[in-house]
Amino acid sequence: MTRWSIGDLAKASGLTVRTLHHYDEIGLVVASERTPSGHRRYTPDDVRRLYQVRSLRQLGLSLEEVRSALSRSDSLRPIFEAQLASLTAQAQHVEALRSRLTALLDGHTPESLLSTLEMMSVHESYFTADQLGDLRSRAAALGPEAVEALKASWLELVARLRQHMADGTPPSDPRVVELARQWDELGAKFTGGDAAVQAAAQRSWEENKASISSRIGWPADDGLVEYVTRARAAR
Amino acid sequence: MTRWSIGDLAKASGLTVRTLHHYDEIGLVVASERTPSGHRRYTPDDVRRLYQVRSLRQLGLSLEEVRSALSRSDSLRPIFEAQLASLTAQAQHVEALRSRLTALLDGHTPESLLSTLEMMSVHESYFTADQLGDLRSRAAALGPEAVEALKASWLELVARLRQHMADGTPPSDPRVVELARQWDELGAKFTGGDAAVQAAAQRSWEENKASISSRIGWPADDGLVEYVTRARAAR
DNA sequence: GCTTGAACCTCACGCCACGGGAGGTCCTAC
DNA sequence: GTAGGACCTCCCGTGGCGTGAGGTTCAAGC
Repeated sequence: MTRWSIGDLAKASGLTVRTLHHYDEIGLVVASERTPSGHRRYTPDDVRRLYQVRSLRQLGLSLEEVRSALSRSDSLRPIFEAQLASLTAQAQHVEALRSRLTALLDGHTPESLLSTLEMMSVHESYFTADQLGDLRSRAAALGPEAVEALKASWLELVARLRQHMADGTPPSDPRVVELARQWDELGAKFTGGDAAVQAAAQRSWEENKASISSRIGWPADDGLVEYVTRARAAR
Repeated sequence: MTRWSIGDLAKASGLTVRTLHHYDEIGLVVASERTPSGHRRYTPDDVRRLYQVRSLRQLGLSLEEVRSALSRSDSLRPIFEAQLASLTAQAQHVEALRSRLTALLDGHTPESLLSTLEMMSVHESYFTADQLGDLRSRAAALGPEAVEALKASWLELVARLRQHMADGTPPSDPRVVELARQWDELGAKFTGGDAAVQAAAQRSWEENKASISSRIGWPADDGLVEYVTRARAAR
């Protein structure tokens, strides 16, 4: 009566038999006794240990962390603090994903989602994470409608420039120069006119200019960038 | 020049060569061409697809979700909404863990952490999640010091009752009856005197009483519970 | 005492998204 | 022609179990 079969213990603890097998296999919660035929018999001490393991698991610790937590029970506090830090990081990560997704869902038609994503992806090759964070918070400050308007302008601008490029229009053509001016203007709006952010973006651009063709991985875009650069120079 | 080697593409995209191998293996991003000797050559279309995949992955989608998102590009919105719901659930889960951990860290000496965790674990066998939520928010309302004081009293009470039980003191003994009265009083304090919460706890207890010995998985505790029950009856 | 069905046992593969290494071939620059 | 880096395929490992397969043992009813 003071020994528990694996099935009864599973029901009592809310875990599965397989889980208890696993804990036994890895030596985390071992049944101290066996019947002559090999069936596991859990003692009250085993059961108590299982409950400790379950508690620690419910705090999100890994099995290895649980093991070390139970091996030196005086050092629970640092383990918990580390776990809390890890959870905080996770929470921030999840929140970042959530805000990205809500921004996308709020401001885009289904058709524009993929192209926007591609743009974002390419941008993340140009800019550092910090700089992107700046840009994003600026976008949040502008509000979804304004950002949506800016993005629409941007897509239109890129489409027109690509067409001129495909048509062989020289970069010095006044129409192209005007589009390049709009490109820079839009860029300024994206950075919110904030000189620091703008300078950071500019600096990132300058520093990476030489290696951009090997980093972007999207040749057509490189052509566009150079095209705009030449048009800007012709101004 | 319009074809990319796997190493160059890895550098450009920030992924590893092994990851690109993996995407190729599972048919997610396949190099459309190969050199005669078998080296992968990625075309601009492949590269664009890779960037789409990377974008969607950065939103937290699984590779399978990415695959289906790219196969029918018009249905991105429902996929994103599902992902947002999943992320919201994750965020709530992480937040719950965080609040548990901070509560533990704020209100406990290292020595009491494990026993408290065991208690929590056992309690979660007695009560439903909702009822525990009630108890927790009540605990939050009381403030950490009051809760700590209550828990300390509780541990002391349990220790004394166990000792009496081990000593063979009959449950009808006035000292045990008094301890049982304190037990009920403490229970009332845990529920904050809120009749509804108290009734819920009581109801949970009554309903599960018959099967508790098989559900708790901790025989010593069962003995204690019955001991208190008998003492309460003797009052 | 016998039967039957539930509970138990030990392998052992599968999941997900790759990491990492072994052992061999290929490409490019000097 | 040779060195060394980049590339190839194959395969095992991760965490925390789920899910069988195929065989043994237990407990209850006859």
